[in-house]
Amino acid sequence: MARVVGGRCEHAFVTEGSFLHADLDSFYASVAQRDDPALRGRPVAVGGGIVLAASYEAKACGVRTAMSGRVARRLCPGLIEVPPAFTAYVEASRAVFEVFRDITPVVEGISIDEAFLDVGGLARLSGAPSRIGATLRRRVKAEVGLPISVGIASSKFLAKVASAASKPDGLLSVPVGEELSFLHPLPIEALWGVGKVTSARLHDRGIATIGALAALERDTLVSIVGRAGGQHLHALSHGLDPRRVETGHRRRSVGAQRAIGRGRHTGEELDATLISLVDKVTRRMRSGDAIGRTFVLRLRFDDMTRVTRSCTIRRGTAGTDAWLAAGRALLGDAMPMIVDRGVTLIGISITGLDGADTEQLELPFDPREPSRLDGALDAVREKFGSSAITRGVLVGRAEGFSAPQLDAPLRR
DNA sequence: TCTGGGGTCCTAGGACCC
DNA sequence: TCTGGGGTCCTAGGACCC
Repeated sequence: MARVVGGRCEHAFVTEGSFLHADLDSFYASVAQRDDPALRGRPVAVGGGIVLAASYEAKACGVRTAMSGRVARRLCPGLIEVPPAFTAYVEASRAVFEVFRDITPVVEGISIDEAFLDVGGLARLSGAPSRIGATLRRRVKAEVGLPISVGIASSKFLAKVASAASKPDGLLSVPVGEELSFLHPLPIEALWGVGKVTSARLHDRGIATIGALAALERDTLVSIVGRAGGQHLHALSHGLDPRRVETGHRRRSVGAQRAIGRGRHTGEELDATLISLVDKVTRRMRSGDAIGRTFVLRLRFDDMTRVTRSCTIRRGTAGTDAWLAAGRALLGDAMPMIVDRGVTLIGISITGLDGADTEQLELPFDPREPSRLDGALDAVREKFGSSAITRGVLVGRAEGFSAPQLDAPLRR
């Protein structure tokens, strides 16, 4: 099933990109088929009320992710529905990432089922990128029992497009120099960042392919989709994507939500839901050694409209009580809306995440007496090591002093 | 048909400070 | 008394992704 653009990648004179994008095929459904032979070759949908993942047999009848179960059953009469098994997914993902990291340490996980690998510099050790990709696919199949698609190109974005184009269970390498002839015939929806709204806006102007989009002036594109989006799409459509494969990402927010159905909900029910959400999220923060500064309450109403309400505190925390108090205050303020419009979903997220150690030490110094900073700095070094010095600024700011006052002495 | 749960990033306006 | 311009932070909403 492996395919190579132009069929020439095995030739030494064709240069390959060093970015590899690996993406497990229909991940949840594949795990279900792996673990239950009776499901193999049959249309399978994983999910409860809605489809979380569909096997290729189910996709063939039009079943798609996020579709309601009722619609899926109508489209695919022989559909077998199985409940999700998250423990098995986490375990399978861990095993697959182990294979990735055995191939190269430069792995950037994007989600539970996909990652970027930088395989540049491995030529002498492991061969050309497409050969490394073939090895990766073979190993994931043999060691974890799952099909995985691989795209190889000279940038992250193109590697991702290539892996999508190779599905199912394929490998596609876009040779250096052939990027635009590969990219330009594709529909604009293949661009990262073109969803429903942007797609409709562009189609309104007769733009359907990436080539047509690339022919637009950048300013024209900016006027259609906004500044950041326009610049981003303009660059991608010309094959420009300078991002590197980054290891060691830090999460920016952590959240949880719960759909609570239509109909009346008492204040006690809403409060109980809030408590369990706050408990779940703050637990995860503490186990990840993180603290946060901003609480966001999300509500969805009977008519599917949504609002968010947020508040920010001065000192980060992962404490259940503090965040529960914040959540209750926001929920209280929103009660008139809830009564009026009927709430169907409550979600929370805590953002502004930082490492927990930033809240651990209070420095008893007065910026009007800079000489006393030395003792404070020694205390910081002793507790966290010298690399923590710049974070002392945050503590100073939390105490109400402006950052520049503390910035200079702390950097000395 | 009736819509889950977990995230990221961008925009715009207002408050506040210098 | 009336006024400019720049920067940061916070809030709210929205698009998008898996």
